Amino acid sequence: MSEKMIRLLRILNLIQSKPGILARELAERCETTERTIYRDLETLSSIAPISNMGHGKGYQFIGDFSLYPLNWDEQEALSFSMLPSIIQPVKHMLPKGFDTAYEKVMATYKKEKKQNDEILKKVTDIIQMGSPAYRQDRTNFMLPIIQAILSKKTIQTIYHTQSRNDTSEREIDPYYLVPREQRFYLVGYCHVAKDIRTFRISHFLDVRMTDQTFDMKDFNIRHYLKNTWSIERGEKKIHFKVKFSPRVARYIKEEELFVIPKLTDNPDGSLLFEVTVNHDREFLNWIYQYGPDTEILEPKEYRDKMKEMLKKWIAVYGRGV
DNA sequence: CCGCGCCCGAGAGGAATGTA
DNA sequence: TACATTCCTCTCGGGCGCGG
Repeated sequence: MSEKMIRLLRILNLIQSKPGILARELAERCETTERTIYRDLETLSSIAPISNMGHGKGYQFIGDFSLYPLNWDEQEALSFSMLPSIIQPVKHMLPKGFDTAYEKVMATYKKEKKQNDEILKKVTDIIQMGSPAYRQDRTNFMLPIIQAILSKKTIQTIYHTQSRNDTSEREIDPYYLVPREQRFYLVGYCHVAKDIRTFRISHFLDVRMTDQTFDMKDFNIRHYLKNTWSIERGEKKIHFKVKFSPRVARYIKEEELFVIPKLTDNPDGSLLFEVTVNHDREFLNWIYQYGPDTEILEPKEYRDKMKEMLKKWIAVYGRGV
């Protein structure tokens, strides 16, 4: 059984590394007969698109299938890499070809991984981010962050916390990249805070991937960002009722929002906009840009705040230059 | 030369059965 | 119940022949 498994793996590997390989050569490399190879190819044909190229041109995969047998996720790669140490005690019982077959599979895996890394590097080069005005260097930490997210590895970082003007080292399990307002944010588990936190990518001063693998457990990004207007999260549940004038109603409907509002058209063409958010600031900033074309109906508390703010605003312009 | 289907026999290993 | 024997099944190897 295991001998056959090894041979099948080896055939896949051989066809992958040498498309157009002949049955005779497959038989030699697997130390078996052509007849057995034909039988194995029959078995493989049910799970892999192998085709022969006609008289004398051997076997190869159809299309881009070549990646299929090794397209491992991190867990699979890890378990396979652990295989030699597990089977060490019974090693003498294994057939002769095992070591070379294993090495070839591992070599192919590493080659694929390298190719993936190169593609990833190109992708992160494509994502052009802005950088803070005060910083001259444009070090882009997208690559190590995306790599770490994909391979589920903890990152060792130096992060600048704007609100406390504090720079600290912290280990983070990176979960998701969240684009907001022309910026990227990283949502992940912070080992210092021992909780889920949101980090602004441009505030990282250093990011290094470690060898430590993490588990996301039952974290749900949709649930995490529920009722969050943009990125700033709060514990409150504020239900806003806002009216937009007929002039801007059309634009409001086209806004790409992260929180789904309830929209009601009024007979006069104005729009009633209802939404529940867990933090007020970002939502209010969004409202402000529409000036007199918007009116906060509820909660009354925010209606009053708005009134106070406008008084101050008028006061600024009322005293002359 | 090469691919491949068909057939048969050898050998291994497991299941079923027999025996003390 | 424990062990021995027989039977069955599966896999592999090899020969043969057809067809490209």
